[in-house]
Amino acid sequence: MQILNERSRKVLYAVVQSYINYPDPVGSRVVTKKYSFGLSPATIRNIMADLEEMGFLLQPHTSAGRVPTDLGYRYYVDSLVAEGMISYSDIEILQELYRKLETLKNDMDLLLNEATRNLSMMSHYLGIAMSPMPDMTTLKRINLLKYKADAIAAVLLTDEGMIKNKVISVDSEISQKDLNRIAGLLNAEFSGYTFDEIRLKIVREMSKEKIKCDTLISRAMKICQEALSFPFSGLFVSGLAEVLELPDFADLGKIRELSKAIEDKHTIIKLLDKLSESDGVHVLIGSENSEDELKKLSLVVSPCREGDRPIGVVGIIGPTRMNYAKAMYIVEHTAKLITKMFSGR
Amino acid sequence: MQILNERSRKVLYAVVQSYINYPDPVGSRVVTKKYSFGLSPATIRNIMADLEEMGFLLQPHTSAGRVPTDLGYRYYVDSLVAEGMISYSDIEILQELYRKLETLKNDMDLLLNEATRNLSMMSHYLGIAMSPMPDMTTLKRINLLKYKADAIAAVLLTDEGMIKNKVISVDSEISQKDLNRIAGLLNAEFSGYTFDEIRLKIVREMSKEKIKCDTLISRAMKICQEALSFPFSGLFVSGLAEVLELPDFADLGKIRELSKAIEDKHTIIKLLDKLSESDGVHVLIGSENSEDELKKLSLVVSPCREGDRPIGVVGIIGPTRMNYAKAMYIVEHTAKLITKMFSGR
DNA sequence: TATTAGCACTTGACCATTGAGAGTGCTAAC
DNA sequence: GTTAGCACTCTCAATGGTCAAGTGCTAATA
Repeated sequence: MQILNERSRKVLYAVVQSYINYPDPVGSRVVTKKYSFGLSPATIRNIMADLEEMGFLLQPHTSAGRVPTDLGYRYYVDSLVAEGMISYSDIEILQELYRKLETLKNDMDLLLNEATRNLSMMSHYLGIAMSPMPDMTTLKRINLLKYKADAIAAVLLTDEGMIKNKVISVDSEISQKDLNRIAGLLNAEFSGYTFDEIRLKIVREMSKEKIKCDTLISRAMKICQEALSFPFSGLFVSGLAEVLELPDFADLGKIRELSKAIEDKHTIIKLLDKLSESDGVHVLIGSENSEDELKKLSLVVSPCREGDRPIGVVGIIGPTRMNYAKAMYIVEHTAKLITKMFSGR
Repeated sequence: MQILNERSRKVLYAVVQSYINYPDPVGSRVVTKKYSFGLSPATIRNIMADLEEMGFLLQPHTSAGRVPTDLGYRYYVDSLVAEGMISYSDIEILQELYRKLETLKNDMDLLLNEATRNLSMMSHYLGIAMSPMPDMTTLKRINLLKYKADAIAAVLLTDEGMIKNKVISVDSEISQKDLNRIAGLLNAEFSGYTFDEIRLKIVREMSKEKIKCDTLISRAMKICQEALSFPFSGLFVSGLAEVLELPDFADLGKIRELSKAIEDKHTIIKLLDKLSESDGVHVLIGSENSEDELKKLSLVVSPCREGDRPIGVVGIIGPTRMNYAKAMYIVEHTAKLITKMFSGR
């Protein structure tokens, strides 16, 4: 963090806070008026000119006030964290909102989906959540059920509290008894491994099996491989209508960018996946995001973990002009509540 | 359908088609130029004035051309149907796009979800799809799996090709053997009934059981009741980014309306549910929709059925200025392909 | 030396005016 | 019944002028 003297820092805060509250460039007058420094506008102007030179502020045009740059927000957010300034009194509301989630505690997907709704309602930004990716999802048990003559249903239960199912077509009918035997085999072999690990093991087994050619085992492998091939799109987003009310998304271009960002979920998934193994609340501001789609947005994100196993990621997407303190507070507590709910089941 | 003479009808078509291609009010000059009538603009003007009087056209302002009213679109669409004018040559593209869906044919939810993506890609409007509602979903089989000491997983297989699962918390541990017995009981009792019917039967059983107090049966009923209580949100929507490129959604207000319409899925679900028992392609134009959120949008929708059992609804949502012929074509064939895929499994 | 008052300057927002262009309805002629 | 001609209406884009906000700079001040 770059070193700023007390006075400069206070001015920077004032600008950021004022701009967060009201989306107009901040002039030297309002700084002196709303945030009582013992200084005249002229002095503030000098300080602001310095801050601009250092890259914390910028002027949209000569005769406008100043606006924080991404770097400015970053400084502000870092200070919030360093000084423990995040504190809100509406923890009760938050808990109230999550009380109803209790009934969903055993189904991670439903839980996360509902969480996004709460996140967006409370923050007025986009709520997002993601269940763990295949490399972080460990199989608890696989069950195979006869569905129709030429199809079986595979039901995968995971340690992270998810149920995934997949219908698999088969050429010849298999009895439920055989299915149970196959499932037993698979459980003995794969239970406790992540989906990705299992895929790898299957590939290895398969090449071995080609030689031995045991029909039951190779059949089991094929079925399991298919069972794991469902599209893994565990990303939940909600609150678009909410976000469109913000003045930050008053123009069409920004809305388009946003809707693209949330429609090809790929970018966000990649990003959240990276963070799922970390700890605590992360704040990614505008250009700090490497993906183009997100360069004009900010993310506040926190993983939910049980011990060292990630069980999901929750967060908020909003404009860079975001109420970071509030967003961080909401995300942090949402993550904590989900974690608690999940481990205290 | 109101009676128009040949000439008036042709003018109406010209206006609608021109406006669909290019979103500017259509003047008398363009009608004579692009659509070669043997008439002068003056004559066309007279005809257009008549059409306006009849409610098929309107002028945004005195010196602008004419724009179709919802009634105008309606007349146009009805004529398309009556005259079998819907024909496109890109059926191969459509089939190509759906070939990859073959692998999903056994999982209705995945299939419909993927279908919405195709629908929106092809039409450049919003693709929508809905799986059958609980009153139209018949239970094929229920399976109960032990998940954890205090939780079991219920897996419901339906005749419509859906798998639904629900984790159910229980106070005392139940062995898999008991679960199998319970599942057997439930299957014997409820297989072949719709979810709604089952709910009703349970309520009746429960009141009976209170007297007899057979623990196994009452336990089974409770479990089944919980199993059926998952949130039934079988609505899939995609293509928002696509739709925002249209000039029809150039202003913020319309975007807000649209995003509200698709975010509280309730309205659309209700509408589609009504149509799921009908047949063929339906076109709902703007104000024909009773729900406010949809009054400025048009829907082109078709149910997918196997015999007399609805297996889903697919469709397109777009502006009233929609290419109805193309939309109807796409929706019709998508519905047919899904139906075929499903029955020819 | 740090701060401040004063002032000239820049710029976007707002508003009224204007002219061009598109399209109309009406009337009279064909 | 159709059309040419014309006056009329309305939108849109461009223009220019004023206003208020906010700046940077300079000189005065504590």
